[in-house]
Amino acid sequence: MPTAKKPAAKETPAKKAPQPVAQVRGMRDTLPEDQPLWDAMRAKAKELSSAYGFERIDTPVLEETSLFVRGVGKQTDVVEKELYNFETSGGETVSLRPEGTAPIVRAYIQHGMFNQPQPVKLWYVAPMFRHDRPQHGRYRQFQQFGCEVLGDGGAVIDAQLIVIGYLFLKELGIDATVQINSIGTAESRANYRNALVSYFRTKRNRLSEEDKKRLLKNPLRILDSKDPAIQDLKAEAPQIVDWLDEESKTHFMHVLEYLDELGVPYQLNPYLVRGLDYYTKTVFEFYANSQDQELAQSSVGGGGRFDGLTELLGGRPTAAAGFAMGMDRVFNLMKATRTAPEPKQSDIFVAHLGEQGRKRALAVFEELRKAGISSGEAFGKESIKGQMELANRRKAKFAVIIGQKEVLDGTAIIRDMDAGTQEIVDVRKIVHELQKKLSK
RNA sequence: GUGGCUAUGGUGUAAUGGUAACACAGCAGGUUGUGGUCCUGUUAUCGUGGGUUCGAUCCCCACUAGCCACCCCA
Repeated sequence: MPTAKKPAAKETPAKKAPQPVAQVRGMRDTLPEDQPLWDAMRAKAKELSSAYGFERIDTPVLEETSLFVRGVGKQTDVVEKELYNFETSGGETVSLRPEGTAPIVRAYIQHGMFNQPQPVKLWYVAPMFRHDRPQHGRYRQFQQFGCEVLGDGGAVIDAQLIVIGYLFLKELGIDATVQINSIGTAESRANYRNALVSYFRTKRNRLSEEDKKRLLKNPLRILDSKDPAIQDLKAEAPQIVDWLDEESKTHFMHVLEYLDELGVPYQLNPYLVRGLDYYTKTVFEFYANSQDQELAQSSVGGGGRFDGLTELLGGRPTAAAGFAMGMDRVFNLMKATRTAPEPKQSDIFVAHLGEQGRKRALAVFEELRKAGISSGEAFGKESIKGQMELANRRKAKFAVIIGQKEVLDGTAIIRDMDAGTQEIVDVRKIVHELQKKLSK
């Protein structure tokens, strides 16, 4: 037994360190060094959504499981295999929300927002949860920035939502492409689906196991198949455009016209279908044009129209559309392309010596803060050397040093860290002196 | 969820069947009130558990985690 021999070889009796508590799989911490990028994303989200007349909404992390089963769709992967759902001790069946749209529609219905001037435009930045297998850019808890417009069926809305998403990425320095498609109304889609199934049924022997499963479960997804053996089949398959009802068709045309007008580059992708059941008519996704192959692969955001969702969840029929951006993916892109900004530094460092000095320095620090001068300190430290080291590392321009002697004299030392010179000033004039020096 | 690759200090890496080297970061010092250079010391039971072996960080298995592809999606 190696474990029995090791302690003997080691003279010192090993104290068994407890195993560190591990992080839950698929979760991630946002460390201080990454906060500036997150701040930038949140600020951009807020700026754009309020510029386009959206108001912020926050909904709970926990919802009745049935909200997602009914809203997102029982058959979807998101609900069927990725939902964090559990029973509470009170016997409720609840889920950590896997997406933001259904909860917002729930809130819209619950709070009678259909009585407000329509449309109601709402935005959020909030964590979502999906029990998927984690990978780079795919986490079990992830942040989404989303915008939803309820109570307006116009094509302008679709276009405007796409613009917001596009600008969000662009203004954060990410070059993105919009892929767009229309999947029509529930009826026209059902018809198309039938046509597609009967088409692929005749070629069933050429389909992979994966695609056979899709044929039964989610035939539209076959169009998304990467199987090279059936690319020719895909090309000859019925196209969804040919099955769109007139209204969906003209709606889609309008959306494209508006996008042209707004100068948003887009690619028509007849194979684009989305995995959530509630989508109707316009669907779109944002892809980053990254040189980095891996980062370019997955979409960073997506959305579309969901005219039937409100009714599905027990509200009155309400046309609606929205999109969601995957903040974590945007973050990864930004981090890969940008050099992290230097952490914010304060210009002043307040150093103390001895107990008397510490007391006075504490007071000076407060005085500076009230005067709007943010300064660094290390009141927990004893040695002046360590404090000066810190002041230097934080690139402080000036150090204020207060020791026993200064307390007795009613003075303070101001040291110019770059020049290495220092002068003694009246402690009562310290704020004034520093302001004078900093403004130079 | 399926398949594959990987796993050494805080970070990035190295070497090896006989218990680990380097860089950076960290901490403590280099004569009790002062920084940036320099010097010294210090920081790893080599992801977890088991097996093979006289002996494993190094070989084998399982687990876990990360990554990659698929699935899916943001």
